[in-house]
Amino acid sequence: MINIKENARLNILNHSCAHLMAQAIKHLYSNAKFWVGPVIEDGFYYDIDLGDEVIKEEDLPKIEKEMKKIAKDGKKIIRHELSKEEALDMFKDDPYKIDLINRMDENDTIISCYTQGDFTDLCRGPHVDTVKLLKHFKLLKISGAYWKGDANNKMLQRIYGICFENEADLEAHLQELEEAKMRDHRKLGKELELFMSDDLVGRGLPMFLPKGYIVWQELENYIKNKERQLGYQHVMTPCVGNVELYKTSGHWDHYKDNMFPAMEVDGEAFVLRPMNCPHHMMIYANKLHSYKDLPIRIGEIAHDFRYEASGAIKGIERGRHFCQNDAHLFVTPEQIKDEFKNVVDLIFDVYKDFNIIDYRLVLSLRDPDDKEKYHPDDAMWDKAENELREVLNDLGMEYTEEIGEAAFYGPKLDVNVKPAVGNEYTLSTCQLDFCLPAKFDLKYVDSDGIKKTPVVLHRAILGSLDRFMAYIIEETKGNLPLWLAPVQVNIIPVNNEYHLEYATAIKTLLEQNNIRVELDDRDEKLSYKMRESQTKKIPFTLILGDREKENNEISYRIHGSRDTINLDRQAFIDMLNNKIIKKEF
RNA sequence: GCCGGUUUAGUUUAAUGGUAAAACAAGUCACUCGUAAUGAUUAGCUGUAGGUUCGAUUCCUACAUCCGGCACCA
Repeated sequence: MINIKENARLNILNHSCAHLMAQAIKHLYSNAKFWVGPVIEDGFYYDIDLGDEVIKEEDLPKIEKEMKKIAKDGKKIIRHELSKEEALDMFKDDPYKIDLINRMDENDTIISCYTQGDFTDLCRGPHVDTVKLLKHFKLLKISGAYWKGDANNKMLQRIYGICFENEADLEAHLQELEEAKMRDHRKLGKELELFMSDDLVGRGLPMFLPKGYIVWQELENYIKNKERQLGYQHVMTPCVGNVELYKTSGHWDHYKDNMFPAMEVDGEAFVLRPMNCPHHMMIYANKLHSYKDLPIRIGEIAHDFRYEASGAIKGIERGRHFCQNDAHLFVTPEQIKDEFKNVVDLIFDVYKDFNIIDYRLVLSLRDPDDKEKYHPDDAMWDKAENELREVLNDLGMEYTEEIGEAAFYGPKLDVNVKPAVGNEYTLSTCQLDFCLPAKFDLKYVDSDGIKKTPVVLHRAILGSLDRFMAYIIEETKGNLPLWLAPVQVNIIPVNNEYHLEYATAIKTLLEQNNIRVELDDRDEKLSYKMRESQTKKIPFTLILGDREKENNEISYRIHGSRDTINLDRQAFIDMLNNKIIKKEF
């Protein structure tokens, strides 16, 4: 998908279109006051204060019509420059613009405006020369948006739109949006019977159906095997913990609002856990460790519960219950760099298996001007941040640094991806923690015999299995690779009377080879079963009739293909196993 | 949580201020079939609670759900 913001021509076009939209809205809603109207990756928006009036989705065509009218009239877009005083005078009735002018840099003595016909807006520009060039646009959606992005502020109305140089590009873009909706994991999850949810169970509490749980289990086995090979030890800990545990960890103070409320039992308070760190800290503390034991890697596929804001819940991408592919790595300060590198290596080893290539690495660092916000060990921060950088640089990875985005307890690396619909989210993460081990008074005995505090790395490779599954469903459009497919082979006997026996024999043979197979022996036409096999996105469909029975072979069709292939049974099984082992997509 | 929209059968969708329709799915019957939908037939629905009305699935209110954003994601 094209990035409007990074395409110079489209950027200007869309920015001008935002002004055109504002002008049209001013014509139709005379009370409208405008905040900002920037260009974004997929178009533009404008934040508007309409007082008591409300623009609804059904009003968008009306606004588009007015925009077309203004564009057709073809007024020039003229830039003029004002002093700050002149600008303040010009916009004296508009508190939003006054706010913007006052926020400008001290050195910005000249303020520019753009005028098109009866409409003038404060703007740096640049813009196209005339509104006549704005022809191929569409207003896409409308929503509320807090003024200055702060939930304590008033909510403005935001209208999103997009503009292209020609109609074909616009149509293509709208088509892409439609296609993205088709691969939304919520839609595919329902169609392919992977998961469900129900009001009676509760909001944000999806349930995995038999087919979805097969995928889930494959993911679990996959990552546990990887981790085992890398020296991880897996544990199992309860989903509930005493509130005191979270007071010790500090989560009670920092994270309480995102937790389900505590429940009282026998005079003590318990919570559903939102994360597993405290439990794993206790496991480390269960015995005294030598420096020779470190790094100690404690992993768990752990059920967690977070009281997510209702508006944040989205299928299995973000629910109030989820399963983390969590691990805590206990290391000496000297081991931070190597262990961080191990985690990064693991992330990209896994991504290779899942064919994940479209991601963004974000290294979150502390804000050096705001040091009180963070764990106080200055030297530790500097050293660790540099080491994380070095690892990424040594690996030749592209990443962006976000200053001030680190957690108070340490810097972190996030790997972010984009879903079919909605905002970017974090898939994998590795976070350093200088605080938690001390809170639990964790120690190891160093070579000099002195007890020292380890550093912890929190890391999640698949993130949450639920979210990872959502991502894979969308990326594959529901055509899961063979090793993940809930049903790998569907067998259709040509005739139930004559071929069922042979079909059953083949089914048994495949099952003996650990292939997930279904036999469709319903009284339906072959073409009917064939169609269903395709709509269910089953990777391999076998057709077994006289020919196959006589030659002791099988005929199969690969999902999405119209060709039938004949093969010896064993050759077919070998081929499947080979694909499964190689995790072929 | 906030702004706006949404809610009709298992699913996808239609319709109406006079009591709800179709397709697919499900059940039954017939067809025994060679690569994307065989035919007949049966059963099943207006999110919840109020209000307006002679009468509400339709209008109104509240709540809930889901959707698009915003905010959130130590």
